[in-house]
Amino acid sequence: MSSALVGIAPVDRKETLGVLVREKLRSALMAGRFQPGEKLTIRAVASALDVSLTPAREALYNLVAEGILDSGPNGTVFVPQMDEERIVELSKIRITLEGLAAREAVPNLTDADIAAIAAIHAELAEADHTKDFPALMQLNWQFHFGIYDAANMPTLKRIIESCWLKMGSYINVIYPKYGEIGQGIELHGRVLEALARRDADALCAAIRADIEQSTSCLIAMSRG
Amino acid sequence: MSSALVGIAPVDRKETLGVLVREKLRSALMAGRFQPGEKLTIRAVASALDVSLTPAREALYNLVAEGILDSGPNGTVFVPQMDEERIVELSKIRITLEGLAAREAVPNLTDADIAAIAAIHAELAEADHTKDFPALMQLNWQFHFGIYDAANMPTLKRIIESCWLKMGSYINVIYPKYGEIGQGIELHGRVLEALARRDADALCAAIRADIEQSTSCLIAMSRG
DNA sequence: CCAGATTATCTGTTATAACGAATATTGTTG
DNA sequence: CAACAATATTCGTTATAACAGATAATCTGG
Repeated sequence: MSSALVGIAPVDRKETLGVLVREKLRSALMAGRFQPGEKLTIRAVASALDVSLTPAREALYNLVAEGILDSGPNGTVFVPQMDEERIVELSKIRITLEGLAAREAVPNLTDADIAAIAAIHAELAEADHTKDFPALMQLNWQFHFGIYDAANMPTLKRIIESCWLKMGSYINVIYPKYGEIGQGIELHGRVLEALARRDADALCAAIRADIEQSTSCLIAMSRG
Repeated sequence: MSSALVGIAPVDRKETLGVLVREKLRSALMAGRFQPGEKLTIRAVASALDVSLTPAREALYNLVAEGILDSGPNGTVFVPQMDEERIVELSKIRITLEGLAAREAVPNLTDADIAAIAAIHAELAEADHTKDFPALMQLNWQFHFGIYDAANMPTLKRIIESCWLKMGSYINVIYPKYGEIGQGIELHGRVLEALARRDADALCAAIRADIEQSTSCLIAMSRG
């Protein structure tokens, strides 16, 4: 084999229909296009995405296995209802897990990494001004996972992503109002500060504050 | 409806073939009946359990979605190889998550709960003497999850179970030798002690020590 | 006897059909 | 008009067949 061809391997990666559907559902979930409690039938998903029952079923049940969708009595699948207990529990899990990721990331973060994260923060502030909520959510994702990526812990990252999706299905329903409070940006400032000082404890505290704030906002909304 | 019939609802809970197969694979994994790296074909699973491809595929891919099995290039599914990085990462995740569960459990644990856990510990010591490794593993599971259950955090519990399964596929390959070291029992003693004093910090420390010990044992085995 | 090409087999993917259970609809009756 | 029964429809489950790509086996030519 020519050495020039080394490392360009992934030529043939046509995704399976099942994962395609799953990813579609994932982003639809993150975009808040489903209402909490909404029932998702296999046939509806299949015909909406113009595939047969098989990949639709696979996608739906994979999300159930991940805990992102809930499964009801007779094999019915629906997007989880948002109740306070669940929100609080997920918040605690996220604080623990994202704290770990941040802590492990600190020694690995290069100056370039931090600069990139700061750049995302700048974009984020811009999107905050223009009230571009879809961009805001995506940039927020990039901001946080830009840090967690540096931990080099793929399994941990997957679990955290899963937690985000579990909250994400209704965090979006609420985001406009959450955005108007506008404290998220300030907390991100604290994150950047801790990052610059490579202060793991401060970083954890800042991330915890960020999670707790969005959680309390979510709880307030769930009450009425 | 007669009031005498209230609460006896779950009459009809015939599981689906898919979850049946998945559970079969789960316990086979926990029992260490598969070798790390072994390839699991859909048709092999299907014919072994005498079902069609559909439920076999569903079970396999649900386990992949949970991160318990790995998926290769062409949709192939295999049991994850044990490498040191993965072991260390899972160990860190477990320490964090099980620490959280233990901490949350402490205020909820009744005296009866603690007595039950102590009873399991007694059985565990018995199984340790008689070198009954299958029983030992099951009792170890009951011991730990007897604590975590009290946290009343279903999502957290599921994630921890998932982590156990991810390690479990090869922790069992090693258990006999691990059992001969016989320190696990002493560490469980520390857990019980902390439990009796309702000392959350000590409990976390004891659980951490337990995890770290089995991890270091696992690492030692993976090297030679 | 070995290398390369061809064939056969294996494996994952996907659509479809058939079955049964659950739900919704309609029709009927008091 | 209301309540019950019968029917129709929807839905999840599962097996099967057909297809394509990958792998293994066989065969042929040197």
